[in-house]
Amino acid sequence: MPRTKDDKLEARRKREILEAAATCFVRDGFHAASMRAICAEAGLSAGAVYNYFPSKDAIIEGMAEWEREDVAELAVFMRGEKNAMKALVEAAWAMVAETTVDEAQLYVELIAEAGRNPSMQARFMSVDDELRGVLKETVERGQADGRITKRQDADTLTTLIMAIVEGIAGRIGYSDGTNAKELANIAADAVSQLLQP
Amino acid sequence: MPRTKDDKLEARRKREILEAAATCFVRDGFHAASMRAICAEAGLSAGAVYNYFPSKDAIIEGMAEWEREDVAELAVFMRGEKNAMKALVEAAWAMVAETTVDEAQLYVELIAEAGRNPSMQARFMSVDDELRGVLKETVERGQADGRITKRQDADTLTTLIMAIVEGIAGRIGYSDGTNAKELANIAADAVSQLLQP
DNA sequence: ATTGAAAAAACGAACGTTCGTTTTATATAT
DNA sequence: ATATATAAAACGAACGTTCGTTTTTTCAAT
Repeated sequence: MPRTKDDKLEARRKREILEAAATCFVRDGFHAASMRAICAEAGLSAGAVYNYFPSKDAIIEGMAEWEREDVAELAVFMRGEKNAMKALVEAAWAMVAETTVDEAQLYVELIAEAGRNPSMQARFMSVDDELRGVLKETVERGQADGRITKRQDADTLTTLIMAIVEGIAGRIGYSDGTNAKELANIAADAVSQLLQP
Repeated sequence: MPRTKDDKLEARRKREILEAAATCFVRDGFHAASMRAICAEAGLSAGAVYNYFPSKDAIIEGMAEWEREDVAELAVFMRGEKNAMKALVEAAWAMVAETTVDEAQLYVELIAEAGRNPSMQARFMSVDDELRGVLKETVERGQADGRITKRQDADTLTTLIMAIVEGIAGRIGYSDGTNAKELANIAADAVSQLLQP
């Protein structure tokens, strides 16, 4: 009788392939990384990856979904913290501090790809909007209970927070990687100061 | 008699090739853009382009030097403006407002490449340090005459300014491009507020 | 317990294409 | 006549992908 399909194995393999691909993409970039290199990194033969992903582009798109999980995690934390100001400052700190050199590199690669691939752009914007929604919701909460300034509207403040975090976290990609904590402090201080009533 | 070498023509051709390459790089990225496409965009054949640049990498590196000219221009403006606070706020505004979608896209591409190509990283860091130097010099001038806060040291404030400008300008690359001025105002306001004594 | 048909998974050679680059031929200006 | 700039063709290498084959795993029937 036939062998049954193993969903557990398939999910594990997919994750393994994505992780191998991430390693290659960080090292070589999306387009310079070859499928052979990804297969080798995943410990598979040349064509095996095509049993799990229909194309190289599909692997790249699969990668973009990782960000979404991080945003969902952040949302839980933000909603759990009563003090909106504290939540935002700590979130800004964590987003910078928890960024590794590899993640920053991969993120830059994603943004570059999003700029020219409409399908990727849609995916990226959707995650970006999700993050913006979580932050804005918290900013408005803080403005309502007086913990956060009303000098600027919630949209502007949210844009600022995201820009600062992205701007500072982005530097991790081409710094020596030892000063992530220090950069996190700078980001947190700036956010705190800009949100002060 | 031999045909004499025309330096003017050579310089013009090089610029034309770089501009054609920029168009292709924005559209496809550094590695997905082919030499054939660049040649076609420049209206030249393969052999012609190789008379001006020895390799594709040389074209990419030639591109990185464009940023340096912008920094040099900025330095002149910053040193000409007596009021350090005003100089920094206006510089932040201009750096965001003058960023086009294409430039933002190319910049992201450059950063991605710098993250993995040591030669490009050196070039990029050198330009980045130059910009940082110009800004820091102005921050210190402002701190000396009391126009700029001394809550944080000049290095921290400079990092912040750069992060805000890059973070906000970076968004132009994947926004619809209509709101550059609006984003410039946000950046300028934030810088102004953070530098206030 | 052992067997064997059958599905799943992995292999790895080979495909056509495109890559960056080099070589060869031609036109032009001196 | 000769040096040069360009065009056009050609190069080997590497690309993403396909596909026929082999290996592994499964489970009903023995």
